[in-house]
Amino acid sequence: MRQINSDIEVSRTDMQLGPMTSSIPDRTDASLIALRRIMRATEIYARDLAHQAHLTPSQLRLLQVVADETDSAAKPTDIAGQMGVSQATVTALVDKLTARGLVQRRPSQRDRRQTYVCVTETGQGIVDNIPDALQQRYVRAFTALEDWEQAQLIASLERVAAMLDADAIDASPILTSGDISPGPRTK
Amino acid sequence: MRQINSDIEVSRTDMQLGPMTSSIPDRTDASLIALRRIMRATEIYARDLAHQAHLTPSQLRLLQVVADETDSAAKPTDIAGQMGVSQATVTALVDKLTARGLVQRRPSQRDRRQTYVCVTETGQGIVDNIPDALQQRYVRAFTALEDWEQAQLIASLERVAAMLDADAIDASPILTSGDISPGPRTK
DNA sequence: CGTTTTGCTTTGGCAGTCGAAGTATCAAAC
DNA sequence: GTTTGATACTTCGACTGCCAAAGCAAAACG
Repeated sequence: MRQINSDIEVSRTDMQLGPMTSSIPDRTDASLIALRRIMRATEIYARDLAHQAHLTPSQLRLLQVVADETDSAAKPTDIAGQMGVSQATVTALVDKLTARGLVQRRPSQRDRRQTYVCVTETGQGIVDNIPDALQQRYVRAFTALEDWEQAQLIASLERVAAMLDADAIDASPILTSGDISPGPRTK
Repeated sequence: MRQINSDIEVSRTDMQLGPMTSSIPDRTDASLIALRRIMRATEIYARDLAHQAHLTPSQLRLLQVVADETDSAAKPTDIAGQMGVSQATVTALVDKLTARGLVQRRPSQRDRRQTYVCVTETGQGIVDNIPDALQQRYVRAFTALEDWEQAQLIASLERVAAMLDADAIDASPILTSGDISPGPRTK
């Protein structure tokens, strides 16, 4: 056994966030653990998948985001919003995908400041053939569920999603009041 | 700017389902959409959170993974496994965290090839003060649910998690409750 | 012993990411 | 019509993330 001399105790006292939480019940814990497993499994799987398409995860994601739009075209700003990254990042990604002929820039007529990123046929071909990261493993299991289970699952997932989204819009969670200083910065 | 539109990829319909779109029922689709929303919201939020601590997402994650171990210490190999990255990457991350005094390398006595990565007091302080990415926003909503809803939610989530990590992915990373009590840990 | 295996670090290289500065365009006020 | 200020995007520079492969010890095996 490893007995590193670490007397640091992870004292698991209660969480005190806000007025309402005195302790996190096991149930919350359980659901969070499940959520994490979901995200972790998916994340790792997504990496593999992108790799199989000879793309990076971000590139594939951008491709999917754009392909998902009604005309397989989207403005960089929107893409950035959807992906949760900056415009600069989108530019870089689009550059790379363009170099591979998977997407294409097309200037807007209405507003010439704008550019549309469009998926090319080649790009669309990839998107069509790469199963969605979640899908491959998920669909199989999901379809095997009883009818009522499926319905319940959806309801629950949407509920969770709503919980998270709602806060995301508000986005000024507790911690914003101050930074947490990590000690000496060695940049 | 952190605008998370509620219309998140709801417009999606047929794409990315590959050649056999028709075989996938709407329900599967609906649940996948919800799952994506969950992951997206969480991912983005986690970035912000790490940023507030002047850390990168990966660095924070490593810190949390290690702090979560029984002795707040872990071997690089295990960390890599938990995080789904290579050993080399772990080395790099540990280097950076070490430079900031948040973790510490400590050679093992029994096997001198091994090194333990230990969270320092400073590091522990950060972990304690960073509410878990999910937790903060999630707990609030979750605790407000009816009893039966909570139970159902857990069942569903665990079911999904089970669907996804068919691989023996270790499941209980981070999540031991956040603990906003700051008190300096005395060794 | 020597050989292989194991655990970690180093190296080299590419991709992702952002902030800040730059460019072009539109839009509204003058 | 010109000025002024926003908007949409790109460029630039600097960092981090990540990995494969090579390197280095120490341990385990024979």
